[in-house]
This record gives sequence, structure tokens and C-alpha cells, in this order.
Amino acid sequence: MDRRYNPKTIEEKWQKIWEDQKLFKVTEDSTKPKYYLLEMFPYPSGKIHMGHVRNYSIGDVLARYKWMKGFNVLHPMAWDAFGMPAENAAIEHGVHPAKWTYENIEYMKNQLKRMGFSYDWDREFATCDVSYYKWEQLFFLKMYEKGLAYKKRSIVNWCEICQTVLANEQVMSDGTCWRGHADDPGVTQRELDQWFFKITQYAEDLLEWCDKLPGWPERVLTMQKNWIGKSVGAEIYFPLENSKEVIKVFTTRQDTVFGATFMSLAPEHPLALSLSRGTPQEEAVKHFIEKMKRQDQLKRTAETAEKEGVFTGAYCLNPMTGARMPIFVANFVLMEYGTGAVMAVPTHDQRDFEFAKKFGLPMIVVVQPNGHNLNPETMSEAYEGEGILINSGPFNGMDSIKAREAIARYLEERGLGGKKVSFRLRDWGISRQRYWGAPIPIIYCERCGTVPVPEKDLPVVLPFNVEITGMGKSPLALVKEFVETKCPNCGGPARRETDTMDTFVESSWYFDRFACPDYHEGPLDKKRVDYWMPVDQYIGGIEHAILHLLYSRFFTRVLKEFGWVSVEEPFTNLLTQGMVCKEVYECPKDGYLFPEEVEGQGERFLCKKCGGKISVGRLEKMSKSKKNVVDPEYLIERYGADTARMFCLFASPPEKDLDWSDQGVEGSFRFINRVWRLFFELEPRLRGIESLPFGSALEGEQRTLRQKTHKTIKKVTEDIERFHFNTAISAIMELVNEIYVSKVKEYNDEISLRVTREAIETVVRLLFPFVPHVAEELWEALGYQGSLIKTQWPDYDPEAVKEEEVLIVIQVNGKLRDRITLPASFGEEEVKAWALKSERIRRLIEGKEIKRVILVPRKLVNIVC
RNA sequence: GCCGGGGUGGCGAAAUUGGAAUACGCGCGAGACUUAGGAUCUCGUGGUCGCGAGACUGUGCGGGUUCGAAUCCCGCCCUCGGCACCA
Repeated sequence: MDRRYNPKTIEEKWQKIWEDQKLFKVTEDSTKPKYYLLEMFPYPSGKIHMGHVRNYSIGDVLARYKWMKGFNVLHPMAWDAFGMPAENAAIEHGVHPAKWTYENIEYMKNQLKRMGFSYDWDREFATCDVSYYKWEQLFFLKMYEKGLAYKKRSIVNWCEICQTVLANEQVMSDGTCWRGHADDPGVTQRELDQWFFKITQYAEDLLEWCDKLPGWPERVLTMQKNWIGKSVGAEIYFPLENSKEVIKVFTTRQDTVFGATFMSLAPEHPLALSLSRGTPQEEAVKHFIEKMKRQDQLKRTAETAEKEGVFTGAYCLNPMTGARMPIFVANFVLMEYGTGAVMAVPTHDQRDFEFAKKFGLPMIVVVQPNGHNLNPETMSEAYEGEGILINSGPFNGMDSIKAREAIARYLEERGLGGKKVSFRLRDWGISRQRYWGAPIPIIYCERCGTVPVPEKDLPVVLPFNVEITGMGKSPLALVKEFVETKCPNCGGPARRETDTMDTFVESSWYFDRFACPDYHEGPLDKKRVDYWMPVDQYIGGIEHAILHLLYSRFFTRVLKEFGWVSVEEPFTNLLTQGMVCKEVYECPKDGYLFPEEVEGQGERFLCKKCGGKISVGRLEKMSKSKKNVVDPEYLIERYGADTARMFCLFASPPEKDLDWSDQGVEGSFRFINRVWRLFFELEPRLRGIESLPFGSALEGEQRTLRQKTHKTIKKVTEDIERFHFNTAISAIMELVNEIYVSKVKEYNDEISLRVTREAIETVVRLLFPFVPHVAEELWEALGYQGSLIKTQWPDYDPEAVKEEEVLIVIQVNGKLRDRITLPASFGEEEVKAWALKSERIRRLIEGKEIKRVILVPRKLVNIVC
């Protein structure tokens, strides 16, 4: 046998064995506890990147560990296969998106296999398979039936680069597209007819359950709560002057209603134009609305933007005071939030304050803070805090917090409004003006209007022959055979919807489909879904904190209502792994540079192109545009999959960002080699030797080594359970170091051989989840047959980890002064006595009065004097 | 501005319940082996002072609680991320 570590040979060998024996295939089994482990599935972009390697390495540790712990582990993999890049490839390289996608899948699948991940490949599917998306079309129909899918004309986000609409969740806070284009000009607004999913119907439930997901990271839940954005307040009706109509307003500060002196409408508010009609203000209002329309929404609504507005010429009345309130149109009011109209209380709202100052509008103080006397004349900013109500009729003297409740009730009793809750969350816009997606199963008939495709006519298959232009209109609109159809109602001529569904729809339920990917009588086989769901552990990037994770929670609620799933929440535990980062080289003139384009001289780095100084050291997420990617392919080729896996797991804990380090990779490779060498140095003498039974009484070096072995089992087990893979690996390293320095491995008596065998065998078993190929190879070399996956995870011998002696730290006044080794059996008084007897301690406390002696059993004695 | 992470050696990091700060790895230094090694094995490695035993100091900063604080409390600073003219 080749005694050198040759990753290529052994990795190919074991991957074939795993595949041939279908070791990771699972079926429902009621005799074992189930464990559904899932990592976010990849988009088949061409080849895997380091983020995938990290994500899937983390998952694979857990999968293999749980198998060995006796769980029935579902660990599947699929492809999030619809989406933009396939169409771009079509435009750039003239290749059909389907061909491009399926070829990428083949290639990436092969890469994942070469990483040695333990997937049940029999469950694989791609979301662009008709057999997958047809069920999604069924969901759409059911949602349409229940009013959960609807079409409306609205102002939507438009990405110039993707040439399609984006959902609110898909626009980043800097106004760019979630896909992170290199030179993103920012999203713009368009008014379009679009399909929406009514996620807002579940806003309250989605929010409430955030507090019932203890297995989720706090920061993800916080982000979701922020995104849903619940505000508790009141709705108030302001009657229009000389009219029966009212303007509805949402406010969280109904306690300040007596101070409302004017009204602000969003430019898009339907009343804005109609109120000014026929007044001298009409032209000005029209002009202002036009101007707002042209302006970028992000800029218009930036906090720093100057308050702008125009008087409509109309008035409404304060329902509490009867005061005449001029109605304005203002740039800072958003049509999408609340009612699109805001009662303006300049004294207690900074925006209204600025607006009132600019237009010289009246100001009345209605909340008086403790110990101050606010005067509208002298106020330099609004007072937004709490206080005692004044100028508020029957509510004078009331605490502002209590007044909110009282005024809401008052409004309700008189039909002037009432309690109201508002959410920031908007409905999910799912129409995409793109080809490579699931067609929306809707038909438009001239006579019957919008008609859903009958269930029996599903699937609406995405046609193959399409010209892809990327020009901002669905390419499907150009496919006559697709568009032109008959109305299922009247049989007359009709046209199909040509937009496709957002790809986030596919990823909102793929985890359910894994339970029954071969089921064809319906979308989900309830019995099997009930067996596997919910996902016990979900692992993926933090970038989906809102997007995919919120959509999936929404979809789960919908599918539960339809009776296809039984769970409220799809993912019991969530692990969000950090990004893989590497330093970037940036030249002020030439932009980002590859490392080879940089000349390094100690602290100074120069650009090879222009000779200018380069800034280095900044760590950024690996990305092509930043020119700081490392191709996993290179790692597999040069070091093997085991090294790549181990580096990702060892360099930092899963939730943290991982800083790339070439030397770190070398270190991991070196460790594997170190284990390999040690193993084959010992192996010839250990053949046929058996480990010691539990409870064996040993002494001296033998006991020390065996104790380290069992302590390591304990530590690694606990660390895997709490996802501290980096410390689990370091514990194994310690054991390896201990074997290296232990003399026991050189002795030839039976006990020494057995202790050594147990130690090295333990290293192999504990390494399996992290570096499975190496572990399998060494396991086989130990004379065992069959995969380690079929073996039990080792238990530690409680007898072996017991300490006979303990190191006691002695402190004087909390400072470390000495340490002594004592038999573990010593009682409190004995330990104290020995501590006080120490030579160094005696010197230190000489002549001082001992006030107290604190003892932490088996750890330390602190003498206070 | 609000909310949430995080800040520990030259670097990645560890310390699970308030009990030895810096495990493990990288880097660096010394030694062994060697014709040689950038391979391998062993040892050392927070800072200051000291020949030394040792002393002092040290987990972003300032206070506090405690016999004892990286860990708990109060007040700041920096940094990353989310939300943000949200009524």
C-alpha cells in the first residue's frame, strides 16, 4: 500500500464506495428518530464557490455525526435553477437557458460529489423541471382562488440591469438590486400591473412566531421583526370641509390630535389632485405631483431631503377641535404606508415642525414635558417625548401614554376612528418580466377578463423556442404559440399571462418537496411530509435573513391552510454561517486588482499597471468583481477535499466571517499529513490489538494517554452538539499531539499497545465527520470493513476521564500565587490546609490576618487577608 | 436616530455556569535529524522590568458590584449588519 497521503486516490475511492452502496439514501423509518438537515440549495451558476464549500462542509459534519448517533438523517440537495444569469448567458453566448442550466447542474453536482458531501442524491431535482414548477402553478391557482394571489396596478421597483421588477425585499437599503451587480445604477420606480402574494395577511402571525423560534439567531429574528415593522396606533377620520367625505389618517400619536393644524397627503394620494380641481391651486399641485413622479423615490424620501410641499386649496376639519386644517401635498409622505395621509402636529413631530416653519402654519403645544414650558414661538425643534396633555379639552392633565388609549376609545365611540395597527411589510410582488421562470397560470379573455388556467390544464409549460432579448419585456410575449390560447370559460380567443414568477417562489417550498420528490399525484405526499417536516436544522448565509427565510415562513402558512403541510414553521433551528472573505487590492486609478497585478514590497504595494500605491488589508466577501475569489477547484486539485473542508471548519466558528488564509490551508493539509504519518508509523504494531474495555484501571503514562483519549471524545461530542467545530478539531489536534509525545506508543507490552490502539482509533473515528475520506481510509487500514457511517459515534468511559489528581490554583486576594497538585479525593479542609502550607503562600501571608478562605472544589483556593 | 452582532497576542481564534486569560492553529525564534531542506520531530513565544527566583501589567475606554470579572451592572468609544422622513 502506498503509505504517502494521496488525497486524489483515496477521495475517488471512497466517493465511489459511498455512491455504489447508496450509503446516504434514506426512507421513512419509525424505529429511529428523524433528523432533517438542510443547507440552502445553490443556484447553478456554473461552478461552486467557497461559500458553498463552507456551507456544505458545516452541514456535512452534522449529517455524518447524526447518522452515527443513530438518527434517520435526511440530507438532500437540489438546484434553485430558474433565474436571471441563465438568460444573460443566453444573450451573451447564444446558449439556451435550459441547456446552460442543466449543464451547470451536471458540472456542479460533480464538484459537490468530489467534495464528498453525504447527500441522498436520489432526491435531487431542479426547480426548472416541469415536474417541480407545475405544483407551484397549482399553488398559485389555489392562492388566486382564496384571494392570496391578486393583480393590481402599482408603483414597483425596477432593476435596469435585470430588466425586471423586484419585490421590496429584493431592494437593498442603498437602493440597489439584491443580486449585487457590479455597477448598479440603483432601482427606479415604474407603475405596472403586477401579481402579488398577500403576505401582509400573515404579518401579525409571522411577527408573533418570531418569539417562538428559540432555535433561530437573535439577529435574524430582529431583522424580520424590523422588516414586518408593526406600529400600534389609531386611525382618525378628518372630515373634508363642505363635503361628506373624510380623509383617513394613521397615527401612533393620537394623543397629539388636538395639536393637528394641517394635513399632508402623499403625491400619489387620489385626493391630492381631485381636491385642487377648480381651485387656483390646481396648476401648482399638478406641477408638484409631476415633479415628484420624476424624482427618484429613494432620494425623495431620504431623511435629509428638504421638506417640500404645495397647498391644495382645500381644507379639512380637526374632528376634536373643529379647527380648519389646510391640506397640503408633501414629498415626505409615503402612499405605501398607513393611509398615505398624515395629520400634521408641528409641535410634536419634527417633520411637521420643519414643514410648518417653512410655510408659516399654526403650532399648538398639546403635550407638556415634565418641568418645562414649551412655547411654539421659541421652540427650535419638535418635542416628541411624553408628558402631560394641555389644550386637549377633556383630556387635559392626562399622561400622554394613557391618553393614547383614552383618545382611541373616544374616537371609536363617536365613529371618528379607532385603534389601528399598521405594518411596514408590503405584499410580495412576484411578476417578473423574464423568460427563465415558472409561467403564471393565468389567461386574459376579452370577454371573461382574468381567468385562471383550470387545474386539469396544468402545467403551463415554459416554451423552449424563445428569442431572449433582455429588453425589459417578457420574452414570452413574443411567442405566438404560447400567448395565443382559448379562454377556458367561453372558448373565445384569449392571451396568456407572459410574466413568470419570482424565483423566490420556488425556494419557498423546496424543503417540503424533498420529503417526496418522486410523488406525482400532487405537490406533496402528506404522510411523508409529516414524517420529515419541519427541517430540524437549516444552514445558510445571513444574506437571506429576510428574503428567502421570510417567504418560506409565509409559504408554510399558506400550505398549511391548504392542508398540504402540518407545521406552522418550516425551520426549527437555523444556523447562519458567515461570509468567506479575502483581502482586496484596490488601486485608486485601476480599481480592484488580482494579486498577481500587484507588486509587494513589505508594507508597500504597488500597482503593476500604473505604479500607483495600492490599499491592502481590507477584507471583503469573495466576489468576482472584487477580484478576490479562490476557486475551490484549485483547492481540491492541490490539497484534496478533506483539506478544503477542514480549513473552512477550523479557521473560525460557523456564524463568523471566515478570513481566507493560504497559510491556514497549508496548516490543515499539514495536520492531515501529521495524522497520516503517525498512523502508519504505529499501525504495523497495532494489528489485531483491541481497545481496552470501559472501566479499565490504569496508572501512570498509560492512564494519562487513555484519559486524554476519552476526554477528547467527550469534548468533541459536546462541541459538535453546539456547532463549535473549530474547537472540536483543536481537541483532536491535542490528542494527536499527546500521542506524539507519549512514550506509551513505544512500549510493546499488551496494555500499552491497547492504549495506543484505542487512542489512534479514536482519532480516526472522531475525524470522520470533518475529513471523511482520510478517516475511512485509515479505518480500513485498521482492519475494519464497511464505512464509518455505519458505526456508532464513540462514547467516553466515565471511569477513564476521572481525575485522580487535580491542579489547585492558589490565589491571595484574587491574585494567582501558586499551584499545587492534590489527590482528587481530598475534602475541603484538606485542600485548604495544603494551600496554606505552600511555601510561597506562607511567605506572602506572613504576619497577616486571614479573613476568609474561599474554595472552589477541584479548581482553586483564594486566601483573603 | 432606532434595533442587533462584535471589539481578547504579530494574525485566525479559545475560555460551556463569575474561578489559571490567550487552548488549538498560523507566523516567528531555538534545537534535533540531514549533504541540504522551504520536509519532519522537539522546545519556546502577550508586554515591561530583572542575570535570576520573580515582580508589575494586560481582554476597546472610564467607573461599579464581587474574595475573584473577557464574562455581571452603569456610562462612553470604535466597528459590522439591519431598518429609517414609517406618521
